Amino acid sequence: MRVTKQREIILEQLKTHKDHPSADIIYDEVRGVLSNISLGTVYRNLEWLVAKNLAQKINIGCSKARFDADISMHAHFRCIKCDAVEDVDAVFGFDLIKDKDWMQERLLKGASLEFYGICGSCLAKEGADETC
Amino acid sequence: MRVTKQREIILEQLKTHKDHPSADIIYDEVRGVLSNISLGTVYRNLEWLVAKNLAQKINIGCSKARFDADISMHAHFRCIKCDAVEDVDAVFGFDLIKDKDWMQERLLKGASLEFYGICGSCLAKEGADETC
DNA sequence: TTATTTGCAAAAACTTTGCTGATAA
DNA sequence: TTATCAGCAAAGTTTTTGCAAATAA
Repeated sequence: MRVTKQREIILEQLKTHKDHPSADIIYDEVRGVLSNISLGTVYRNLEWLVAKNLAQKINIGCSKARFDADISMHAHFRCIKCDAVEDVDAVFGFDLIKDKDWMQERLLKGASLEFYGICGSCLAKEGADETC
Repeated sequence: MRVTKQREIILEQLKTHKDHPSADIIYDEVRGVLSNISLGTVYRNLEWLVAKNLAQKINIGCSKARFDADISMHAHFRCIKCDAVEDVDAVFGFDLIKDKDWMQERLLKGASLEFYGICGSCLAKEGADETC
């Protein structure tokens, strides 16, 4: 488990976020510290962190993948207008599956629960287009 | 709500699927009937069907969007080895959210619940790489 | 020392879009 | 008749990858 400056700073930066940033956001921020880091390195390291279970990748509709340093299984909410992603206090797990025979035939590894709608600040300022 | 041959056949084709195909799969299949349909038309019409609530788009990790002519709110399972997507008999809804004040401040429109793991046929034939 | 990682740039993968001719209503 | 749609090809966006130099252990 080799530690490089890039890797350390990327994880550190991701941990400061509660808003589930995409790779390019992390790239922009990390460049403030390591001015010539490349976007490829950010992508490679985010995937590495996911593989090592130090971060999770969230595919929540829209174009870009989002990342989260909180690896617990938790639900998300995405605003279809501004694309913001926030955590949701919801309870879910494999027990939502009703067919136990079906479960027996597969190896379940995880689940993701995502709500979508319009966030408070977009409800306030009407007129913005839906981004996805 | 204008009906074109392309639109009709794309929806018809999507309805034959229980496996949540991507746009390029539908494209290949529809070309058997309309040999010079373009991929752009397939993308445009799939999005149109989603907008008209005749289909839904599923973003379930991995690279491509998947489509489903079953517009009911239902859970999915994705195999991390072969990328197959199937329906899951699970019960979920906005009632999983515990914080009612939080709900009050947003306009909830939908939810998606996705399980992932290894499907029966991939468990049988070990050795295949995980695709995502 | 050496296997792993980086930066860079090019390529890949997926999706969208501008334009002109075609078509449904 | 006319607003909408199709086909085509080009471009856009996001992510991955090959390679030579750099680096952690």
